[in-house]
Amino acid sequence: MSEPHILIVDDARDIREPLATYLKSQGFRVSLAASAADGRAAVEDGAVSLVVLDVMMPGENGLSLCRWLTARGGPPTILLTAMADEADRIVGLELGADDYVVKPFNPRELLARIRAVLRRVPQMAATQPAGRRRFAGFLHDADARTLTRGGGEPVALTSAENRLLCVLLDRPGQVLTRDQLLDLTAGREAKPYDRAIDNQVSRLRRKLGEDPRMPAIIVTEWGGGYRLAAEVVAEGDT
Amino acid sequence: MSEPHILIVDDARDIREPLATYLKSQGFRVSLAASAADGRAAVEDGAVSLVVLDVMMPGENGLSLCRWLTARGGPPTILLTAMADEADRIVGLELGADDYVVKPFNPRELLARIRAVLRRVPQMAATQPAGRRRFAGFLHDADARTLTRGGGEPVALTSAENRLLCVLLDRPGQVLTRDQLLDLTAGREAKPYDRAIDNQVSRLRRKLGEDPRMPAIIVTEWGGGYRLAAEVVAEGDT
DNA sequence: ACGAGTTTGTCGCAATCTGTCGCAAACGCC
DNA sequence: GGCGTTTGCGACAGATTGCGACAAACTCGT
Repeated sequence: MSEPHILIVDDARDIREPLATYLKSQGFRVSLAASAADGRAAVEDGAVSLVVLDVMMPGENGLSLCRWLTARGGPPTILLTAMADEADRIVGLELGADDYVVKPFNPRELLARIRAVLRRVPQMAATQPAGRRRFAGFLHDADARTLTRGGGEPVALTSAENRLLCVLLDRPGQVLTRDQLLDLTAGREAKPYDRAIDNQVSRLRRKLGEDPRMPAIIVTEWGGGYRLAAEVVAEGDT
Repeated sequence: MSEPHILIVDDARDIREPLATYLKSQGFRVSLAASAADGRAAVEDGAVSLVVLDVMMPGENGLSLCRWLTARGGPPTILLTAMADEADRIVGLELGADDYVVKPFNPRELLARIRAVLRRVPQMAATQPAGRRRFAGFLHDADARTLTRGGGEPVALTSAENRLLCVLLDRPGQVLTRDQLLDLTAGREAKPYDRAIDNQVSRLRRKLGEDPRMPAIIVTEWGGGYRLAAEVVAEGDT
């Protein structure tokens, strides 16, 4: 379908550009950003599979962007740095980085590490953020916020329902905790006894026409969270 | 939820044992193996979350075990080696290793890398083998968590029942002790007088419509554990 | 700005899930 | 058969979830 999309965030053009050329030659799609802020924007635009991130940059620190990515459950991160200090490596990894490569680096090693990380990441984690997708006999249009049964009449979704469904469709089969869902759909932390997600799930299930006895599309993992149990395929224009 | 289970495969006791002690002190469950063959056996027993694997060992090579793990979709691997050669690192990573640490290593860095890898492989073991399988006249859908008798109406399984059934279906004919089942389904150790598994089996048997006098699908091995006595065939999509 | 209609979060109770306990039944051994 | 051990499973309790009802927040037309 599509090659993985790598975002390189580094203020030094003489690192950024040769690396981009090399990765493109290896079949990746590559985007560039010269600052943490640009990198953040690029990630929010969507469809980034992995971020290669320089730690030392003027302005916002690379580590802080890394932490932000981790907290959001965003794409995986490989940190890049001139510092060989072991303590820095450990801090980086503990912050949520998936790997840590020291400059100067052999591009082939970085490539191998990129592949190793991507191999382990549920590939759907960073696909298209929107569009039309088909699942379990439904067609979901994220832009129009509608849900159409195989046959006919479209059902309107509220914006919260639409966000929840998008998040689930982005990660089919993956169990998401209430905390993650809250963060991803509303961008907020859970209060004590927060049942907002349970309700959204309940409402969405109803619109999906689920059997309350036996939900087959949005499945509850007891003590864990929720999971989408359906195959999802992106839909082109019709 | 449950501590991850690390398997250390290294022929050198003076590496293996201090490392095991350290990882245990950090809250992991740890198993040891002194050869690739032992390591393979330990993985097949199940419930290993991650393998730390020495490359240089007498007898079977660590790389060959690594390749076997990858091919099998087994747990992630971190290679450990005395060789600092970049080419070796790249080969290791391309073989399917998730990370590569050079001896002598700082245990804290290895720990951070273990955590980094585990972070990206959440409940892979629990959710991985999903799909539909047919056995003893039933069709089990691990994703939707349903059980359908040859003819008709599907029965809903709970999370725990589904996990137990998946574990049994993964190993038809093999006797699994309560300890193994607990580990594989709940990722925890048995307490004294722990009868949780007996109960799950009992509940699952009821949903399978077993004759209490003489269970024919999930068989009790007296003094041993339980065993699935049925042929299992994977089911394609229909 | 105001008010009607929608959407979304909070509360509370009923239902469900899962581990623990206890006792009777089943088993292996002498 | 007697006896200690192991297993089956009903009953129970604590935790978790489903969801109806209500209220707060928001949307929009006027």
